[in-house]
Amino acid sequence: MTKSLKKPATMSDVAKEAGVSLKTVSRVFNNEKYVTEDKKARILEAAKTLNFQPAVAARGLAGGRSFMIGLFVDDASGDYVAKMMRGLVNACDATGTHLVVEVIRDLDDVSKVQRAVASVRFDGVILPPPLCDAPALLAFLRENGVPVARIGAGQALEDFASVYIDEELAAYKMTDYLIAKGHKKIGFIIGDPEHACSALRETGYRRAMAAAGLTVEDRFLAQGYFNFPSGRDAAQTLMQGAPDLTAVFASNDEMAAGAVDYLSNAGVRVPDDLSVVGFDDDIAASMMSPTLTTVRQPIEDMARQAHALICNPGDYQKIQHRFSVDIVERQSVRAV
Amino acid sequence: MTKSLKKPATMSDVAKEAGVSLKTVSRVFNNEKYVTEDKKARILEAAKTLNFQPAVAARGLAGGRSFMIGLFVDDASGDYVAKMMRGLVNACDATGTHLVVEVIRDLDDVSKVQRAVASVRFDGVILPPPLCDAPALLAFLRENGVPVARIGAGQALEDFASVYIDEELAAYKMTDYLIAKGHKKIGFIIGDPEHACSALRETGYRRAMAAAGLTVEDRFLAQGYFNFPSGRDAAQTLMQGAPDLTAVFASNDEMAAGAVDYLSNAGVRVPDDLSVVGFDDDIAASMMSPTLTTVRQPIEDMARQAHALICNPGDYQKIQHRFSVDIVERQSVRAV
DNA sequence: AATTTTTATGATAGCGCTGTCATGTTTTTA
DNA sequence: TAAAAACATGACAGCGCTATCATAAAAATT
Repeated sequence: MTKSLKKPATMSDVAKEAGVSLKTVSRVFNNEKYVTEDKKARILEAAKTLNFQPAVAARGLAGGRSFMIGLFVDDASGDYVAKMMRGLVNACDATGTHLVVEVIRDLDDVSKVQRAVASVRFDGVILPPPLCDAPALLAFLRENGVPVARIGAGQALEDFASVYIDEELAAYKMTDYLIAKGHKKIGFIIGDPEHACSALRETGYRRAMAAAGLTVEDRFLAQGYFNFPSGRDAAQTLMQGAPDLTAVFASNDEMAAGAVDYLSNAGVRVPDDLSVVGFDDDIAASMMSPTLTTVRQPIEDMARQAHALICNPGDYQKIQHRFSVDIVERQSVRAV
Repeated sequence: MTKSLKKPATMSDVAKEAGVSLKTVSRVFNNEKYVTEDKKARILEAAKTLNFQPAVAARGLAGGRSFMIGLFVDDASGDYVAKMMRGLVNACDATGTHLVVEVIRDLDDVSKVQRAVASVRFDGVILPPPLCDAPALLAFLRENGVPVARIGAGQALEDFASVYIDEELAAYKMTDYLIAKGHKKIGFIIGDPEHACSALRETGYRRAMAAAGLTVEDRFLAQGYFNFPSGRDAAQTLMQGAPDLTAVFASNDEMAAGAVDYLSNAGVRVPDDLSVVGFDDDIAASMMSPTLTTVRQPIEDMARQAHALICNPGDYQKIQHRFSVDIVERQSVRAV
């Protein structure tokens, strides 16, 4: 009793069944023109009865495309990646492509990328932060002519497709929101320096403060690394050096959650004693207590768009897509 | 200035470079025997200078394997999937295979699975809950001879490889842990009925209660769906019907987080007034306040093992791997 | 020393498709 | 009405590998 693979139907099987040539079947599955409607219908029906589906391996060999989209991440965890993946899988579904996940931990070592690219021959690769800003990686992909779509990159690059938000403006707006609520002494938790957006968000904060005539003292700032523990530590630093703050802007939600955690344990009530806001609208933002006021970027949509940019490479002018963001008001801010 | 794909080297290029036949190069890359060491060395060196990497598409067409492992999930979010993915990507890396993520939302509709399987020809697919217990899906994969590894399945099936934990025993132990802490009236939040483990965990809870001579009244139980809001709702139900509980066992961490959220807002202190425990050791468990005592299963290891089961199909006796769990003690339980 | 077995290598035929070209047939335009 | 253009189809080569077979040398066995 061997567990034998029931061998799938091939295009010639379909061709035979429909009484046409192999090539005509191929035409149908590639949406080429010059196939009459009745033949097309017969072929589609034959394909259905035979449960036929073209084999990507064969298509990849013969044609140019692999039907594989690479998603390169430095870490597969986190809500950001999860949301992106939802958008991507969705888009892949709609286009008959497939999502291949590769983890690239070392941003300077292209050898893994080289291996993956050479063996899979991706139709394109998606690069979220921080990979989208890794020079070595980008250089390699450029040299090898691999179509790239960057998501959430910190710096614009003319020759790569990119979907992004105006990080600086978003941070500016959030800071402004706090100012509008009457806050004057606003702290800021800086993000991971490895992520290009960290500096942009900080700049947005600083600019908003300056525009409102508010001073940013050094003690208003604390360094974090986009994760929970670093948010906790940063909050402690802030509370020690600047107990007079009335609000803290953590540049992502995980750090905000860490900060709130520290504050609760330290007896500082949020938002009564101190307002806290974040960035990203991470799932944690709506699960914490109080729920977190934050900046939402449409990651799923951005991911879908990134996929589209790879699959239909457009004009050089049209490969940069800016998305707009919203401030999601929840419970962590109090007007003063 | 055309962005021309620098065409990757082929096996014949390597063969020429190393002065051997194509087939000998192939042998080296497939770890076949009968290649002398010096030739092997020359070939490997040639491959390195040419940056050669065999194309999976060609290998897939010619040989039997696609070098693609399918990860079928019903939803790509959540910490469970993220952890699994880490283990899988890791294992793929080590074996030269690639992880393809497919989202299957409808557990009864195999059409999407059929399309994916027919077009990619996965070397095997990994099925986490709840897909690992979906009869239609399993039947289809069985018929088509697709190697399967189930992760965290609720019911044993002899003809499918499986990695799992003893859900019932784990829940039993956790309940027993609470009993050992002096709790007698222990509530339970049931998980999503679509997941087979939900019933098992409930049984474990009931058995432990019975074994300790404790009664489980109906009002001790509330239905949840493995997510945050349902945990919140369930806690409310519990507090209304059974305010005399001293502990609540939520059958996963997200629900536990929801429960704690509700409780805090309702003025019930955790763990002072009520102890709460969860299941899974989700990332939320260490980010909430208080941190959550929970059950940890080694998902990453399980995923790696699942991958191994697919890549080296063993004896029929050896395809079931049980993993053991630990109780992670944190801050959400008080002895009474 | 003669035979078998093991080791080492390569030639050749596809795997299941798509690209290119050849060959008609119809429609449009001059 | 003839020439050109658009439409429709199929034959055939070949993408970059692996499987199968053939071949020959070296090692192990009679």
